[in-house]
Amino acid sequence: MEEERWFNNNWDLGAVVHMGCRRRLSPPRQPDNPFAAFLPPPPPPQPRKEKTAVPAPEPAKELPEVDAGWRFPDLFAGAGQDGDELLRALLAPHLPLPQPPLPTPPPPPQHQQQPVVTAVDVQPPPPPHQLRAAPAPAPARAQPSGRPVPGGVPRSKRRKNQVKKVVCHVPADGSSSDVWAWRKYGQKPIKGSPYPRGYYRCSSSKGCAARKQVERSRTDPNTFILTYTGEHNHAAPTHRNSLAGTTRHKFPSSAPQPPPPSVVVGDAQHQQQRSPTTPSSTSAAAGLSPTTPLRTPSDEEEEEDELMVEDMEMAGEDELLFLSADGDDAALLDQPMSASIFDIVDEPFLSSSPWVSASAAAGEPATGAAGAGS
DNA sequence: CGCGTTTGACCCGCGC
DNA sequence: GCGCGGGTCAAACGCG
Repeated sequence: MEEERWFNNNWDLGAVVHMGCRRRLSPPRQPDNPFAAFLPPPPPPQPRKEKTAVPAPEPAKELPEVDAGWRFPDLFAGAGQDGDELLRALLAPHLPLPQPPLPTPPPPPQHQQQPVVTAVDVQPPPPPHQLRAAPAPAPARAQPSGRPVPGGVPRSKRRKNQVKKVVCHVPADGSSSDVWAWRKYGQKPIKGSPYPRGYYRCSSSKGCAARKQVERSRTDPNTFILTYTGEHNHAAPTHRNSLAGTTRHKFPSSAPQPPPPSVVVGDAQHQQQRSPTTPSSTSAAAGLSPTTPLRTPSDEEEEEDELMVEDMEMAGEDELLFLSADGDDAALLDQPMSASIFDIVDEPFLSSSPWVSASAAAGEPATGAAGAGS
């Protein structure tokens, strides 16, 4: 029941939306914790495996502190793969990178805490430039129906497989938030997953093709899987668009404690991670669909993937995995990225981020970030 | 008044 | 070629 409610409410994906793939080790802002809302009271039945994708939001150029801390791209800096570019593009169109290599200390204790980011690109070999500069000019791609698509690429031509995606697993603690403003444009129940998936679009700029998908991990209800696709064709917003409309803030927050954030890197389609996170209402809603499917064979497969990821994480602490379009061979980058980066970002971000405080903090799932509507 | 959320329907891609 | 599932659009509604 409650779950249904969440579901209806958007299951707090909004909160997640705000979050980027960042992991927050710092003390959770309980009061303000956006995830608090997510953290649903009733934990989902059983975690299933899911795939998460979380791209990293990028820092706004103007956002000094907050964004400055946030540097997804760095994570990939070492990677130099398609995913890298993608991430960059997605995350920070204008990132002031290059940034100094973060000295990533070895936080070995829990792999779970580290957000996993997976850059999945499914594109043959698109010129890197493309990724980056998302042609803002073509803000909208013509869709089949003649509607412009933000991505610039007509849906018809768009191959699902060939879309670059960045997948991140984020704890529901709400530690992660990004500078971008997202508007929810749709939500759909996903087969095999008890949780619905929310679709968000960057509302910072009208032509922005950046999109985000927020989904609760089947395996870890406490974890949200963020999938970023498209690139921002504009600088990070200094302020979130507006709180107007936001509404839906209502989550009893029982936010548990900040679970260790974990990020999974991998294919957007196969990624899964498990980390204890508490999804806020968003997740709750999302997650619990009335009909919670039992584990199906496919789920099992997914799980396997997850496990693999986990292994990687554990073994390599924080490693960024870039999957090739085929996804078969993922290049494992040894990058300490995750931990440090996320940490860095998190703290400042949360503290300073106006958006966070405004929406997320409020426990608003939907506010700018979450909602991406149509 | 503006923006974001919600919900249903439509369209397309992919697999069989 | 058909069906399933996913992704997006659009209208209506609500809130700041």
